[in-house]
Amino acid sequence: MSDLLERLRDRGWRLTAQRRVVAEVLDGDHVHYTADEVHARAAARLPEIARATVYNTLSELVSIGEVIEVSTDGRAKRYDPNARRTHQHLVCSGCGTIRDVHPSGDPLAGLPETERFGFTVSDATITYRGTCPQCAAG
Amino acid sequence: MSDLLERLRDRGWRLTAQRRVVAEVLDGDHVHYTADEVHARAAARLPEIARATVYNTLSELVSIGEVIEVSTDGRAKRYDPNARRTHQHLVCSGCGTIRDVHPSGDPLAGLPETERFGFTVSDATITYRGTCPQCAAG
DNA sequence: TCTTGACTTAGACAATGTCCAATGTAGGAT
DNA sequence: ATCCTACATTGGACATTGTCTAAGTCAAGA
Repeated sequence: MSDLLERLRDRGWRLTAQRRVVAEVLDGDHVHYTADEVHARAAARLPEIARATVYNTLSELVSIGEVIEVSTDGRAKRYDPNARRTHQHLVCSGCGTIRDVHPSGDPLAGLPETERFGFTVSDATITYRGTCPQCAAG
Repeated sequence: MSDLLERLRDRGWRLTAQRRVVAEVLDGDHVHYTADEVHARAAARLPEIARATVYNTLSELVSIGEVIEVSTDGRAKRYDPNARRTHQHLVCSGCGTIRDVHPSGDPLAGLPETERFGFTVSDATITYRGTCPQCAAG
């Protein structure tokens, strides 16, 4: 059993076949699937799995912090299982490819006190955009 | 006539009543309306304006760089007319309020060469999240 | 093995956005 | 001032993404 499934069980989750396949689809560090893509891949192993179950499971994984929701394009949200090390995203404007990146320094440091308007700022999400080598070549 | 309408005319835009009211709704620095909110406000002045026209006009304003599309919550996109000075956004996790903020330094500087994977990186969008004074007090 | 509350399902519904054919009109041409 | 016509608008169908619910199913503890 993967670490993820084990952590889920530790949290008191019932380990159903549906949750297993969703977790298996997300297992790996470099996927950024939409809910529909997760559903398609899950359905390849468990054909009767419902869309709602995939949405439910993804939401639960997000709420317990095992998966991060990423919306880089204002379209479908993507689900990033690499939640254990904080990171940001680099997106190709051409093909939409998403890479995890690790900027140096604390992103919050760039926001001066005078620009905080009394907010308690706890987090910064950065999306870098550019052109990937393949799109630059093509 | 506002500067914005003048710039649009310079670009060869036909200045229809619909485009005028959309531009007027967006005129001002601190609005971050959704397309539906823009439509509602435009319809207050020009009741027969169609949703599609608002979407069209907003898309055109975005494509010529007069307005920036912001999606901070994975739900409806918001339209930010303050496109002339680059800025980032600070969002309250409680009430969703959005403020324009101006971080110090070049956001791209935080991404080391080794984290660029051969991309030509041209832009960084930062969303700071926190709690606004009102939500902290309540 | 039984029971039970949590999970899953199918499909209706909601929110947001896009597309198209028919109609209207801004602004240049006359 | 009027006419033309290419461009803009309209209304509504459709698409995409996500949420909700009632009824059935099942994992796991007793």
